[in-house]
Amino acid sequence: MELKNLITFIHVAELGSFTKAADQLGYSQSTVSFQIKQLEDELECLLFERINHTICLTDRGRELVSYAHQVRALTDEFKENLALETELTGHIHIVTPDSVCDEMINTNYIAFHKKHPAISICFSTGDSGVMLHMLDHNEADLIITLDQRIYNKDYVIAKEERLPMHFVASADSEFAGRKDLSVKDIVNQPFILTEYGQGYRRVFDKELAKKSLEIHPVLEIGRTDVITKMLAGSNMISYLPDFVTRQGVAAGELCYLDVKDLDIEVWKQLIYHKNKWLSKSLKTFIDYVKEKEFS
Amino acid sequence: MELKNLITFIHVAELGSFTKAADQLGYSQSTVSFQIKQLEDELECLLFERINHTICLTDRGRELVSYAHQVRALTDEFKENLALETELTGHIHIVTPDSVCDEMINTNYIAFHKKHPAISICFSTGDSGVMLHMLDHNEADLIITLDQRIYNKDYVIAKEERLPMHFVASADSEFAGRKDLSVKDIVNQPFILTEYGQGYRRVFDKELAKKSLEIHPVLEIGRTDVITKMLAGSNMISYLPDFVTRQGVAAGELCYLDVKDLDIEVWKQLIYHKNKWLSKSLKTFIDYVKEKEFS
DNA sequence: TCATTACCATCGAAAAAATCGATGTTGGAG
DNA sequence: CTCCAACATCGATTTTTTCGATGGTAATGA
Repeated sequence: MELKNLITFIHVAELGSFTKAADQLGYSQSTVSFQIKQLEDELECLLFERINHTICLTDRGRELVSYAHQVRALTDEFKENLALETELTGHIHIVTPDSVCDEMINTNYIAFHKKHPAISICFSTGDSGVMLHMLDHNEADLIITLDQRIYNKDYVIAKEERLPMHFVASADSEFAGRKDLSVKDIVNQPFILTEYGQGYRRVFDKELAKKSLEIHPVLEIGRTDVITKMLAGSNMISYLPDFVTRQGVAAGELCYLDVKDLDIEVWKQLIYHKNKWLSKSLKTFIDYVKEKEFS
Repeated sequence: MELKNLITFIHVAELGSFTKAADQLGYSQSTVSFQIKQLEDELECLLFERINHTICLTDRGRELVSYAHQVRALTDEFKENLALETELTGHIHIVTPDSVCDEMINTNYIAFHKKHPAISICFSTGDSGVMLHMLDHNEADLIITLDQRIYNKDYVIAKEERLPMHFVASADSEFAGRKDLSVKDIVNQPFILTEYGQGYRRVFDKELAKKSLEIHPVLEIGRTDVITKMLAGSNMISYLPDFVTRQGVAAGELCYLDVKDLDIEVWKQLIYHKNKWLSKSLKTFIDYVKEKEFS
């Protein structure tokens, strides 16, 4: 029982004529005859009585009319809903490093939620390896990496920017304000860093290795808010992207160390899989993040 | 958006696999791919995300699942109803001569209605010409004729029987009990007959014409109950089928005249058009009438 | 590391189905 | 009595559906 035949049937029933229905639908009359016959064969009952050259719905036919209308109404309704897509709904799963998650929730998510209350968002955190794996397995809709600049033909980079990285210490650190500091001068200081899995941490270690240096942090923790809190007033040092520390630095509690001989390329990238279906909700969210989160 | 594709879609969505759905449905995997693609093309949206070799419903896909289930439920429901046809419903239009209608309503219809209260029946009356015309134009489902024996390849004679016809008079008529009466002896008596259009009346007139006789009734009326009432105690004569007068004869109010030289073939026939769709209700009614009404 | 398996997409060929136009039939209208 | 309006039917054509083969990719297991 195909929809096409039901539509034809509706027209025939309304017009009371195969010929007229054929005209209206752009079929030939024989096609309409055939389609009705198909329905009759499938349902094993007569839908129209043909006596002389007028047709007349049978009882079964009348039942089918009401049923066919219901089916058509359902179809129309569904297509309309698709076309309208009036309300933005759905679920979005975004995975980011701890620090970015923090920032996003505090500064962006609340406003976004106010604007689109029907979109439910799941934030989770992971290191670059986990995030890329999730992307490959369609377990995440969207990720934000803080890592080397990633390029892969399977991914779409929705937005990217290079993150300035700084050695950060307490404002009253002995290294504060010193010019021409070298990495070697500070590498043995007590360091707090994110754990090794974190993208930029790995890049950092690799770059040091190139200089035959090695670092032994006293604390490794993903929560960069904890790191910045611990830096203030202590003799510890960290190596962090600009945006993480900006607040503390501005308040005069922290300072950037002026280390000239280490320049690491760390990129913040908003990535989704090229096969990802971008629902309107997801598009909206991506646009929002592109505009608000980055800069 | 054809039903076939929706069914396939439901299977794919449930099994989470094109291949498994293909196996279950007896299609090849490429066919399932094609069918889903057809749906996606028609709805202009992606229904499944294909990332690596797993598929995952999109939001639109999820909407379609619920819709597809509704459509399938409707279809199943309709087919089930057809199969069950649990209650006999519908309308039946039967046309008969006045006398038969009278008899049917009094003796049969009430019982039939009690047995099948959901079947609504419309009785109407007409002479043979009108009835046959209605049959040809599908304005009547069923007719009962009292006429010459009708045969026509377009009609189905559900049941027929020859009706004994009698000249009927009051029990105290001067002709009562007389043997070897001839038509000529009574043709000039005051006659009450049904109107000319009635089948057996026309046959009667024709047969008389063959004998060069002519009749001039004093009253013509289709209501045979009126005729029998008027006969009793009067000097009038009528010519009627057996069943119409039986009660009066049995009660001793009327008598049959023993006219030997007129023997008219009048048949009672239950007829429907050969193209008529016999709904279960109509079949039931025909069976009922065949069993109860005749004999 | 390397074959193997399990997926889905795609392509061309084959099979099936839908559609059309022509023709047949019938009853009614002119 | 002829023509017209209707629907059925038939054969041919076009379109659609289906299949099998092939290809790529990722996970699995040896």
